[in-house]
Amino acid sequence: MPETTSAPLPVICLAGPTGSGKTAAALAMAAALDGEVVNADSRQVYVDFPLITAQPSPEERASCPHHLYGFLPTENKISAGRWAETAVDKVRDILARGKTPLLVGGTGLYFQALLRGMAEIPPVDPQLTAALTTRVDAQGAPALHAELAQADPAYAAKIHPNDRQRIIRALEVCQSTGRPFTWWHSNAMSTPLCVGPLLTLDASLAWLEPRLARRLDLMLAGGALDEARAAMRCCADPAAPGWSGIGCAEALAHLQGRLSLEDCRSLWLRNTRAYAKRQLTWFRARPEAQWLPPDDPDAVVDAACRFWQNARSSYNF
RNA sequence: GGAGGGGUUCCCGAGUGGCCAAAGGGAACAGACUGUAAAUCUGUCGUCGUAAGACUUCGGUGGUUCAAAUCCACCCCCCUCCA
Repeated sequence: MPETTSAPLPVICLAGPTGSGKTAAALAMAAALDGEVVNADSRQVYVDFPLITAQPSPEERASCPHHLYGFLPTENKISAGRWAETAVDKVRDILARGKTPLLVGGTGLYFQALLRGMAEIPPVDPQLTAALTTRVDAQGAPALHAELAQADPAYAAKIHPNDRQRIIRALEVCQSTGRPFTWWHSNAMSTPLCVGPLLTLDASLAWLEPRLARRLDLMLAGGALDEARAAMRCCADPAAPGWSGIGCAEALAHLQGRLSLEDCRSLWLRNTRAYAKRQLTWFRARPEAQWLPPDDPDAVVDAACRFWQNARSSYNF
């Protein structure tokens, strides 16, 4: 079991809903603090979808070093825990070079994994996961939820009988470790891997809407459909992890003639908006989030500098 | 002009006399979230009210009935086919 005993590394985190201007603000911070950007977005890791997942453009990436963008093949899965381990390695390197690590992305759980740590649960045999998944499909989630109520009553009470994903995870942990899922939560938490502010761009949906529409049109004009077509040649399984990004399925549906371009666009936009809303819900529930205006890179730079100056003296690196 | 089909709550769409403020889905709003998180899942969803409940809805008007989204008449609009 990987044991992280070293002190948490100082970082600056920049979060916010999709389309809120994180990339621009990140570049401003990088310039002001001699920083390097580390991706904290679960979809921007995929090589085959640079445009659809709105990864920073080559020009943007050229202005300072960027890490963990577009490195994973579509058929591969990454987890919050694995991402966090890789990200800390990057952070360590960046600090060693005397640069400022800037974690930028929209995946709330990833920030949590980094800033709060995760339960150190031994890896689960994928066969077990697969078996449980088959059973959920056959018997329905509530049946397995009932089983979970035996194995881990506390956790079962916390989640809904229909929440298949969480039921499977909890059950696989109980079965493979012989301890309740919640036992790990309360007895095996890792220490935080990093410390730093969670700067969060406060973009309302009303503010976001026209921007998301414009961004989507740019993606479409920039070859998003071609990107999906090409991705299909690399990985033809639409159920593969990389295909779960918003826009991927919509683009594919149009390419396969199941959706007109117009319907593809409006569905894509709607799903993007819904996603932004979910992100907002997540970040709103974080007491540590420091909310900043979405269209004001200077404010972000200010907040970042303030933290970083303190960090320099107190962490003494 | 003739024959047929249809107009339902923001949208799609069930509902053919009472159990209907009206199935289901979508959207919207709110929320949960510890290794798939751009995922997974929940609640609300005509109006007023904490609630009990009251009130207003199913193209329009009028009627039948104890009771109508559902039956009848006329009218308006849409679609298909024949001329």
